[in-house]
Amino acid sequence: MKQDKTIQFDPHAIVGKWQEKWRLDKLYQINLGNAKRPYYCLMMFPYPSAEGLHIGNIYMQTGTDAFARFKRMQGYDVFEPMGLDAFGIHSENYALKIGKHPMEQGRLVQENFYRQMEAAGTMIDWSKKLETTDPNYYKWTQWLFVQMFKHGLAVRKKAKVNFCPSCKTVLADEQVIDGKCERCSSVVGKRDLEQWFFKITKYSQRLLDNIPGLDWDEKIKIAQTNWIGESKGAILKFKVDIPQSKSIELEIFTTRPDTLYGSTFMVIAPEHELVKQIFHETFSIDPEIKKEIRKYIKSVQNKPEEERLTEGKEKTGVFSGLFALHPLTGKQLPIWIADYVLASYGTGAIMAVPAHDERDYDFAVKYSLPIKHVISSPENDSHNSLYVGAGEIINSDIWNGLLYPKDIVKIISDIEKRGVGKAKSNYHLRDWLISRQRYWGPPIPMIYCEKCALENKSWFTQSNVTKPEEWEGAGWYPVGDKDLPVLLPFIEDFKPLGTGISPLANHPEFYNVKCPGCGSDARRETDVSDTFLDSAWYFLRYLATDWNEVPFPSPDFTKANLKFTNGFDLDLSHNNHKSSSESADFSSELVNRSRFLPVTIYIGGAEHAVLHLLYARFTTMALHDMGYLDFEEPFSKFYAHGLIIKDGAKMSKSKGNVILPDPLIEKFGIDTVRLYLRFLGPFEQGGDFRDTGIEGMHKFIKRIWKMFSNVSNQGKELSSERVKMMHQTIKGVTEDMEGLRFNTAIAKLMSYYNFLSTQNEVNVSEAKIYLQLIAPFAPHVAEELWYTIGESSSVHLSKWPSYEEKYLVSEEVRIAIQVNGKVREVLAIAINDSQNKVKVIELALQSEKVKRHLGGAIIDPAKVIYVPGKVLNFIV
RNA sequence: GCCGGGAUGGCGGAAUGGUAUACGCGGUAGUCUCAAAAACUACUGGCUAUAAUGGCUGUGUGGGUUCGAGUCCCUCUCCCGGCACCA
Repeated sequence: MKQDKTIQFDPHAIVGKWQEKWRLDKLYQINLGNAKRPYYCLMMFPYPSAEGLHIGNIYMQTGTDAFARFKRMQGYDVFEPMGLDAFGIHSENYALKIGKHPMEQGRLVQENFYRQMEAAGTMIDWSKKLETTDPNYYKWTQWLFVQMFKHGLAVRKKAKVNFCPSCKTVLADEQVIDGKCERCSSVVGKRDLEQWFFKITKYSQRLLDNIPGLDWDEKIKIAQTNWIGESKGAILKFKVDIPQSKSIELEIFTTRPDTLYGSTFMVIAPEHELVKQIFHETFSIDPEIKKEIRKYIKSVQNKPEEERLTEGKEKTGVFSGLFALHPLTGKQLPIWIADYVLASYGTGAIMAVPAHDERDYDFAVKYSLPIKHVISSPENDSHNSLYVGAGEIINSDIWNGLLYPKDIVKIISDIEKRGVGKAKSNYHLRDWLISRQRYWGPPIPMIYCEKCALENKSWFTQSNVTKPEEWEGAGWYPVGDKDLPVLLPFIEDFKPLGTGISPLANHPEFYNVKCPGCGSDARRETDVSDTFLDSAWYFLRYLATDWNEVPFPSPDFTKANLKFTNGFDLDLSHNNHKSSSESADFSSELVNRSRFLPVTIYIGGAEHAVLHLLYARFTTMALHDMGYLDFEEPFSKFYAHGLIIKDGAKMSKSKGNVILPDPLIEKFGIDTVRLYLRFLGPFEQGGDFRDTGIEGMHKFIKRIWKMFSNVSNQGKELSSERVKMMHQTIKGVTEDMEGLRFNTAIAKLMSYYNFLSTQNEVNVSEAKIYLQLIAPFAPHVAEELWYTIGESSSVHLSKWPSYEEKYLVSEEVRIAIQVNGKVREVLAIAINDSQNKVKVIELALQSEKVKRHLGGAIIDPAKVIYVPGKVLNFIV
């Protein structure tokens, strides 16, 4: 009997030992400018909260890390960075809650976060971490804003915006869930405010067009497609029937131009331009009607969002006193004003076709408006029914007999031919509202000059750059690149005011500046930008955290003159961080580092499908168009991981089922936690956390520990069964790792362990392979045992084992035997050679089992249908 | 309402159209022990049965395709997620 060399398994001792060694060896510090096979493995960075890291954070980080370690062992130069998304309402609200200043709070929390993240035993390169609250970071967030402004993508618009009464700030559409605030669940109201917007809608079609080419989770692609929400249809023009005045055209958008003949009235939104004209111009409208309109509009304006939601589909409206003329029949159609038509979508006006649209139908029934059928319905031909399905076009003059939806293209081209309208797509996507009337964010780097505004001057006139459409930016100047960052000052009264004005607006020392255009007294923008702007570009910054001259590496920065006259003023001759001899290489460094982009794989939560991921795509696309990036999609591959739940329910403080990582790591060690988190369910689906489950995994680690503390160093020849098992395991685990199927990879490793435990002693070659395969999950244990079996360098520097098919050819083959057209029997037999099919079949036929079941029937091997590795169909 | 994704033992979950339930948890029995824990070994879908390497049945419901279906197609039921007066 061999002597048991097992030392008591003490996870904490080996974790400390190896993490220290990795740190000293700078094992995971990657030289970005000198990578042979760049591989950018990025995980979403967290926003720090006071409780520290949630088990969900550890779940995501260690999952990403397992993949990164695997890729590293495959020979890639894997870059795995991490940082903190520390600005924003979430952090600020917490600071408010505990009565601390966000700046102070941030510093306290940050330390704890990094400590916890480092305890997870990842190969994160901590020398390149970043925080969005760092002025060296938000300097570039502000630079990005300036670029957006200069390229006409950042505009100021007066708009009805979502306003959260509790957070006291405006919210983007994406941050309103069921009419409630994403963060605090208060009912969101509407306010009319002038705000900064990014014109993401300008990119709607491109954001949509690129989706099929992305190697992303299908469900995320669908969610983005739906969010952008393209509706194909047509813009149609109706003349407003006003005899005594010049003709006014009413443009409407419809997805159903085929039902044009079925239109019996028009509806415009209460905010529609025409409504204002009713009062301003000398339309001969009955004063009584005007009074009614005024009353209606007032009631709509005062209607809180809550009421609108609870009212559901109950529609209200009022007759405008005006008529439109049907473009094809010339018939008079009454124009109604109703708030079920949204001003923000399409043209804010519709043609109502009550016979074939549910909303129009409800409205027509309520106000006794006529209903005219123009699509034949299969069952119900009753005159007043609603039919939205496919069918033949009727009562429509020359369109009769055409089919909906098949012939809609023909109809649109006919409409265009007659000059009545044209094909047009509309999008659900709205512009990105950037302004926040809060304190805890990067100040928007803009200056407003009243004097210039009156003279209609702006940065655009000063720089002689073409102004953006719709908005000329009168009075606005961006802060010069050399004056960035605009520092967020430390102020005591940082609490939101709730008046639609930022806390910074109480600080003249902050907002009083001179106009960059005319030099007179001007005012700084006092709003800060949305947190999502911070995270829309952070993946670029990880590659340049040591640079002050450029925000991120890009070959385009090496051009002495940037394509845009308004581009960033880059001085390539000088560099703060490097000695002069090195700075000559700065240009090539820019090129080399940029080879990590776009991000090779991005891993994060599916909940960011339409927020962060869309903003990051838009930002990248915009930077590409500005000439700063040579790619337009930020993430080549995106992998959405699942959520970890507890006892079948989402973890929440109110349910008291929150799992914190620290006690678990304390009790079992990080390797057990890492293994268990990978094992409890598929990474893409998440899973249910069980206390007994993690105990089981701990037992497993202890067994491995024991087994590999006692390996044989004698290079005894392995039996073919053992070689086969080894290669099968390598193959299976490699394939699983490639697809991020960690749970099944671990199951295979456990199964392989069970096999090895039936052998007398484990050979060193088996042990090596085993430790390499398990290293991505349990790096410290693998490292220690690797050392124990006599290997000197790190297991993570070794190459991921490869398998050879020749050891796997012996396999089980199932055969189905057909005798006289009937299936006689289905059998399983083991064969040794699948290369030669006749040999396989002969072997099969010689098998006692087959002979018995065939009952004397003669089978011609040539007639056997052979499917490699699968099934043999015998036909007699 | 619309768009996604699901439903497999007592539980978490495996299964390129080919022996359903891998792997883990839990359970039962045993070894060790004065005893317990730990560790190890065997068994563990259900019903039935033992002469056997037995029979029947079994992946939410009901059909279909196929020699063969958890897997593909259609019907329904339920659960989870997202969007929602978007013309």
